[in-house]
Amino acid sequence: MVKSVTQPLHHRVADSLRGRISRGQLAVGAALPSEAQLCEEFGASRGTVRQALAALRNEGLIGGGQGKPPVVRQAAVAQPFETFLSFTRWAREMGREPGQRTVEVARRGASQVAADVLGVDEGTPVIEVLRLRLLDGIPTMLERSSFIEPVGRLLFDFDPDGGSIYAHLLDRGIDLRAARHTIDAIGANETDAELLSIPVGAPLLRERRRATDATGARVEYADDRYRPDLVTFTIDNVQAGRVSPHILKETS
Amino acid sequence: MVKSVTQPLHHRVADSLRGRISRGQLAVGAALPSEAQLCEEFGASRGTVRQALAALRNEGLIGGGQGKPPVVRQAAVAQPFETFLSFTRWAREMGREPGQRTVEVARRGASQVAADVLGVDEGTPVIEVLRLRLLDGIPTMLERSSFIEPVGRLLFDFDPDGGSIYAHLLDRGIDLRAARHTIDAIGANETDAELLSIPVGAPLLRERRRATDATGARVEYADDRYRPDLVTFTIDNVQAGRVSPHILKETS
DNA sequence: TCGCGGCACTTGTTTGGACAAGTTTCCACG
DNA sequence: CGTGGAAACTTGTCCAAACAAGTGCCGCGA
Repeated sequence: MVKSVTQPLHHRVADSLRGRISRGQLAVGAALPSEAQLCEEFGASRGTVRQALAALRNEGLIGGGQGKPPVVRQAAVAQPFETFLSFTRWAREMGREPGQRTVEVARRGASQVAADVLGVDEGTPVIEVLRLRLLDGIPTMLERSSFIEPVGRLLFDFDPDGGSIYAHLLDRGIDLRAARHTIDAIGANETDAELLSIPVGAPLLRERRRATDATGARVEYADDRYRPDLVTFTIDNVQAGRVSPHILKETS
Repeated sequence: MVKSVTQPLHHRVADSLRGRISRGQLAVGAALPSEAQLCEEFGASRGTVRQALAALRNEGLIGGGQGKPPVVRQAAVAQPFETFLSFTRWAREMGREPGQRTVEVARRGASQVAADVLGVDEGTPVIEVLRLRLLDGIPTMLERSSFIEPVGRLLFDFDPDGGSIYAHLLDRGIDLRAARHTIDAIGANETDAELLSIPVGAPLLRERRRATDATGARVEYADDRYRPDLVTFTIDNVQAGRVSPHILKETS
């Protein structure tokens, strides 16, 4: 058996199947090839193929029971991670046209809150980005981000209206791995009101985010404020099921 | 090999380990026994033991990498379902003392919104409950629930200040199985303001809930309004991780 | 004393085989 | 023509073995 030195075989099998599903070659509800067929196709043993299928199963991509070939589950939902991190990608997935206006990119000393969340001393230089995000041209969300300096410096050659900051950072080797989002409500201040075209004091849905990279180092602190008449968060959960709650960000 | 007819061996191995973790016999951060030890203990082959460990891994209970024995991860948290359904139970888990004042229990025709969500005609009788929920005596949340009639009638013999409605309903054979929560922000109206001791128009964190029973029938529609300075929602997620996002309702 | 190499141990990957249990298909029988 | 049941096929469970790759520790040498 010739073995590729790059990636484990079960990874490649899983990736291949994921690709077929996302490209639509395997329609929703369609049955996957049987384990025996996959063994032959990839030249793998059954254990390896089953390992790949197990991965797809607990990503929720496929379902099915004993005796029946596994079927592609509907709602081949993208990982909610990107949904929560990238406004641009989220909007596209919703079928909306994302837009943005970068109000400010600045290098300045961290505020007390940002310093606390990022784990640096108050006044340590950070890069702050203030962006107004639009859906189909309508001001929808105001994003205040603070990046630690070594990451934020990569943003000075970022096209301010060029789309996703996260895609830009990923190209430069920064991959955000984990995030914690805290959701509450807050009244619009004067800046919020002006940019989002709402009255001062109007209730806004706020999502504060702390993102960390692969090593666990804290990279970004953000304060996003949504117009609650345009965006809501939805959580589905089922009792007793080990099925995890499903989170969605939705437009009304 | 004598085989038990009851449950697959890898299930029993996983259950045993889950038990040790939840009972604290395996402390957070502690290393699990090596695969070889588990094989001997359960008289299982390594493949079977690995199957059990894989299950724990994608439940997020254990972590660790190649070469190192797996370690117990923190946050072996209870199912978030009850947390999201029962204010009483949630408060107790947070170490706070839940309280409540039932403002009104009424049988009246469904409002348009409630009728829509519950899937009945507008004006169909429903039971509405308006309750003010307290944490350590402080007004924290205002809950407006509408139950369909056959369920809601069980509430007329419910002790208005006796704790959890859900526990009461469960005793009488109604078990809520699934719920969808929609989160946004809204300004306080006069009723909200008076009961929650805040100014009219102050931003509130709103969670609207549609709960269904085991058959999928819609049972409750609720509109809960939290003081955002007292309660927030938190979502943890990790990229690429098959680990599902983790949702928490927190007090500040 | 400090550092580095190697060894023991651990998990990761993969194969091959065997039997159990559930589903589908289709033929033969009534 | 319909139905029951066997056969073929599928996934679930389990074992045994081997090698690869990463981690940690111990001891040897400088």
